[in-house]
Amino acid sequence: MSTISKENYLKTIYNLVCDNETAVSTSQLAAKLEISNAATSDMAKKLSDQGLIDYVKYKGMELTEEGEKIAIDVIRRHRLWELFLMKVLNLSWGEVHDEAENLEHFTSNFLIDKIEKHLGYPKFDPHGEPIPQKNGEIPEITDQISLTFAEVGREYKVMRVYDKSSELIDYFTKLGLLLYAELVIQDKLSFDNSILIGVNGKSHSLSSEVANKIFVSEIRN
Amino acid sequence: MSTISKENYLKTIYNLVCDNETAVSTSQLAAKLEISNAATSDMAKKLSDQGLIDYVKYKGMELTEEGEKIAIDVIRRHRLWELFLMKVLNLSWGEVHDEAENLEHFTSNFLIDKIEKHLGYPKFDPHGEPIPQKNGEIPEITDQISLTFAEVGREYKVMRVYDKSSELIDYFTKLGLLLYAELVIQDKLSFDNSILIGVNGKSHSLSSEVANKIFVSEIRN
DNA sequence: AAAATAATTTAAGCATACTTAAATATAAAG
DNA sequence: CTTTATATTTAAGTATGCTTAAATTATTTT
Ligand SMILES: [Mn+2]
Ligand SMILES: [Mn+2]
Ligand SMILES: [Mn+2]
Ligand SMILES: [Mn+2]
Repeated sequence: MSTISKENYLKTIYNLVCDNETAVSTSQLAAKLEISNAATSDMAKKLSDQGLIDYVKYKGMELTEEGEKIAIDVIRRHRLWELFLMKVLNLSWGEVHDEAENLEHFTSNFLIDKIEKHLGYPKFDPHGEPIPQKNGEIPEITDQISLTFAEVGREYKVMRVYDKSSELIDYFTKLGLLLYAELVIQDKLSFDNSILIGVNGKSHSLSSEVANKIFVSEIRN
Repeated sequence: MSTISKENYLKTIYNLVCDNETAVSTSQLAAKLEISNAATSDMAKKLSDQGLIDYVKYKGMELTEEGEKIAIDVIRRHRLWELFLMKVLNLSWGEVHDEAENLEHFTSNFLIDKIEKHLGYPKFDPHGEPIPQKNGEIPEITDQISLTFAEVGREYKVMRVYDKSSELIDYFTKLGLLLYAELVIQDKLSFDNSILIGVNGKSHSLSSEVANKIFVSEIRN
C-alpha cells in the first residue's frame, strides 16, 4: 500500500506544510522531489483517492490525518537512523542524512523500536530536529531564534540546523559550528545582512542565507 | 542498474548453484523467489543481456564473474546486518534474517564497512554462514558434517544451520540448539532416520529432514 | 519413432512511477 | 474586461516487474 515513492511524497508534503503553514502546490512539491509537475499532479490524484491527502485541483494539497500519521512515522525512522548512525557507527554529521534517506523506508516498526531503545529514547536528532515518539507525539522546540535575529555581543548555543545537504553540514563542521556549539555575535553588517561570529576563539563571516539555516538559543550568564 | 529485484535474483542463483553444483533451472529459481516461471524466464533474458548471467534457453543459467560479484556483495551485506542486529540491537536468532532481507538492498558500501569494523571484522554470521570480505574472499568452512551423519555416542558442536526460516530457527532456539551449542548423539532410529540428541541435559528427537539442516563438527576430548 | 507429458518461453495485459508535449485553468497585466 | 503569462493537469509513451494463458521445446513413455 505505502510504497517508497508514496512515503517520500507524504514526508515532503509534511515538511513543506510546516514551512508554508498553508497548502502545498504541485510545483513546490515537484521541485523538492526533483521530478516533473506532471508526475506530481498524477500522484496527488492517487494519494487523494487513497485518503492520504486533501487535494483540490489547481489549488494545492494537505495531509489527511492518516497521511500525516505515515509522514510522521517516516520522519521518526529517518531521525532515529541519523542519530544511530552518528552515535553507534561513527558516521560524520554530514554523512548521516543521505544514508537515512534510504534506510527510513526499509525498517520495520519492530526494528526502529529497538534502535530507539538502544539510544535511550532520544528527543532530538543530530540536526536538532525533534524525533516523533512511537505514539506520534513530537517533542516541542522552545526558545529558538534564527541566527539572523541574534544580537551583537550576546552568546548563543546552536540548537538546530535546517539544511541537511552534506555540503553545508560539512562546511559547518569545518567551522566548528556543531549542534550545541557555543558562539558569540561579533558584528552584523547591514549592507549585506551578513553576520560575524566567534566560535572556539576563531571568527567567521556567515552570509544571511546561511545564517537563516541556523537556529540558536541565548546563553544567559 | 542493479535494482532490488535483480539483486534478489542474483543472490538466489548464487545460493542455488552452490547447492546444485550445476546450472539453475527457471522453475527452481521461480520457486525460490515465489514468482511465476514466466517472470523468471523474462528476467533471465535481461540479466543475460546485461552480462550478469550465462543463460542458455531451455537449459539453465549460471552467474558470470560480474554477476557473482554482485551476488557476493549482497550476501556480504545480508550476513553483516544479521550479525549486527543480533549483537548490537539484541534481535533474536529468529528475527534477524527477515530484517536483513530488506536492509541488504539499501546499505552503501561505506556504511557496510562501518558495520563490519564495528563488529571487529567477523568471519561468520549468526547461522554459521561465512561472511564475504570486502575483496570478495569467502572464509572457508572446514570439518563440518551434516548431523545426519553424526555417530551415536560422540559429542558435536553446532557450526551451521542451513534453513533461515524463523519457524525452524525459533524451534531450534527453544531446544537450546543455538550456534556453537554442544550436543551428544544418543541414538539413531533406522526405521525413520530420526536422531535422538542430548542438549543441556535434555533429550530431543529430530526428524531426518530437520537434522539435515544442521551442520556440526566433532568435539574430541 | 511417435505420442504424451513436463518444462520453458512468448504473448498480452496490468500496476507503479516516471518522462515530454499538449491542453486547460488560474493569475497578472494592460 | 480582455489579453497574456504562468501554473497545473491531461494525454501519450517508456521502463520495470509482475500476472495468466497460449505456444513452443524438451523429455518420457509406450
Ligand atoms: Mn535528515
Ligand atoms: Mn535530521
Ligand atoms: Mn539470512
Ligand atoms: Mn544468515
